[in-house]
Amino acid sequence: MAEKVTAQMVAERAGVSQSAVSRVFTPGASVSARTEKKVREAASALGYRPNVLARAMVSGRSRMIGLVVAYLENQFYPEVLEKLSNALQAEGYHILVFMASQEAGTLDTVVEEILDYQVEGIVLASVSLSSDLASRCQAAGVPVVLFNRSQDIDGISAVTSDNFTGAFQVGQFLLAGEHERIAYLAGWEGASTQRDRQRGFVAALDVAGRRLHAWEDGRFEPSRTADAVRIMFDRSSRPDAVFVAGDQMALIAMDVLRHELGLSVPGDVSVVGFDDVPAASWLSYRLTTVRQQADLMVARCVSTLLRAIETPGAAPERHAIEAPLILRASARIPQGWTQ
Amino acid sequence: MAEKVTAQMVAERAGVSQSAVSRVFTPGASVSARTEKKVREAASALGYRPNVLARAMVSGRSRMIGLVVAYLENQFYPEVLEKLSNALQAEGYHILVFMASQEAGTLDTVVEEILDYQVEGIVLASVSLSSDLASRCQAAGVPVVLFNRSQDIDGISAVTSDNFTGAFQVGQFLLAGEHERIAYLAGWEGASTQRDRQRGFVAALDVAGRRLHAWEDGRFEPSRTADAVRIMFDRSSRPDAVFVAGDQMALIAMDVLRHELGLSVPGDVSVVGFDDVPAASWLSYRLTTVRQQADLMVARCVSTLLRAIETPGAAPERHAIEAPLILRASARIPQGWTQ
DNA sequence: CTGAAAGCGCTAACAA
DNA sequence: TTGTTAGCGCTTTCAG
Repeated sequence: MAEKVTAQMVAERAGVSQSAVSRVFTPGASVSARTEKKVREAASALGYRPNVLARAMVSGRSRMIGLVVAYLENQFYPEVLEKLSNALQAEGYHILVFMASQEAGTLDTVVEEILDYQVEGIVLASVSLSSDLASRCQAAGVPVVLFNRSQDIDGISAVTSDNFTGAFQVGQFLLAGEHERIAYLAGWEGASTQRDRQRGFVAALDVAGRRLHAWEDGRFEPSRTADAVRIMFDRSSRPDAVFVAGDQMALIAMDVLRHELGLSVPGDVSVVGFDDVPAASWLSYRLTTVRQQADLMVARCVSTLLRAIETPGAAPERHAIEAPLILRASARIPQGWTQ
Repeated sequence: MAEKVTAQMVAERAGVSQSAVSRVFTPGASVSARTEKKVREAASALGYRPNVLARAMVSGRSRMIGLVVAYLENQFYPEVLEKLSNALQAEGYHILVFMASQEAGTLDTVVEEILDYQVEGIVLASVSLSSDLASRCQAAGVPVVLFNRSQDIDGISAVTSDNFTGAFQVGQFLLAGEHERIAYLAGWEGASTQRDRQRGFVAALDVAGRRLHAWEDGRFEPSRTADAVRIMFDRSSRPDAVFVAGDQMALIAMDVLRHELGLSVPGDVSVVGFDDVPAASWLSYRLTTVRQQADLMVARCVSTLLRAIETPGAAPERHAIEAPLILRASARIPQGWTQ
């Protein structure tokens, strides 16, 4: 195993000082063309590359962003991770991943660990934050942005879809489709996304003087979801439409409805989801759903984060990205329904 | 934004030297109970936590593992990432993620970047390595382990499923099911996994004096896969069984077969996949497939990696994890077929 | 524009 | 068991 190549070694070979080497590899520094040339030659001859960690120590810039994720089973998150990583890589940052179990206590530990690595920022995907923890991050001067979750905590930015409006549209859509018994299959109640979707959906029914015909909680968990569907449809007047708070649950619901309960979707029941995960467009499902625009969300997340890093005093930003209804074949489409 | 709490500050408050503080936070160091108590009190009063980066600089242990992934769309990888991250977290390591595009050039850049962060090891999931790059890692003293890919490069460890045997079983299974026209839908030809699966499958047919009735290449890409299926079945004597090199492709194949070509699975065609992604067990598919045992693969990957980190001179390890055939409903099950 | 010098926060000998 | 002393590899004043 060869020796580690240091700036010092490059300096000696190039016949300059070690700081000259540093300057060559520091974007806005002043170096003469001659020095630069000598240094670059020596550097590539030796295979030198700056040590990010050493640089971080003195400059305080680790070029790392901590990402906390909980549910990678939900296809939406891998997609986000991929896009986020790419966007950040383009800006010279890299992602340090931390998996959080759903238990509350874990998150605190995890965030502490993240801080130990001197990350420049933290993205919390699908998890919420205690205000206590939030202030520890602030104390450490590390900006936090919540992704797909929002919270009214001082100084915490958040990027979500416009869950309320997205769900509101679904309500209108189902109403326009002349459904008689409209149900809602909820996600985990602790999630702000779930709450906003429920509120938006109920609000739309409300406007029409209508109420939920049935409500069950699937908690975003597969087996819990299947049970919820069974319960919801095991009654004399079963729903003729269900809005499901997430695609992962909606796909399971369709499967149970069709293959276990022998119902036709959308013949007997219309199903609408939320997220638009890749599987939603598979031919077996063709799920009508509300799309979370991952690209836009990620872009906003990155810009928010970078701004916070660059401008320490910056006010927190809250963004709600438009979430359009995507018409496919799992729900009856009202006559003349546009967009 | 509060000042950063250093070991020095803790030392002053506790009335001890800074190295005493360091020792308290270093597992096997010798400290008196009295000193430890004083330090811990001061530390928690101040909210002190050791700086991983500073520690890494002097000890050479960054507690970071670089992970390179290419296809997060394949559900198998998010699963692996989650398990890998959890296993590594349990050992005090964390994952620095790097996304690699499929282009060859990118990978080199990416691995260089990883090295800049002084990671202690690298896991390459579903990408191969140029021998040139491999030696750069060796030179840097950073062990590499390939995950779900294998290569005969000096000093590079690899963990895969036993793709050959897994695929071989599929061949036997389809043969026992008395299929007449057996086809193979390949993945990207550059992948060692794909090659081993094909070899294993063909070998099983060979033993019975049989040959592939049709062969197409889906490259592990959705649209390419759908086309491949159309081509494969648009002929007078269409296959009555297909082994597909990956579940992601197999699910698409089932959809095209059923919903576009109007064929019954397994009535008209038996379909068998490889991976056993979560969606394979969904009621709409019930895909018979070969399971990649992610838990075992990850555990092996971690132990291999840690051993290489601990024992710099260690010989590379190659592991092929058993991959059992999981019987579900997408392929005709031979009379009396066991296991 | 360039070099010398002073650390960033910590661990690891080395004495005491 | 403890404190003292060197640095790890780099950026960043500060003179020149």
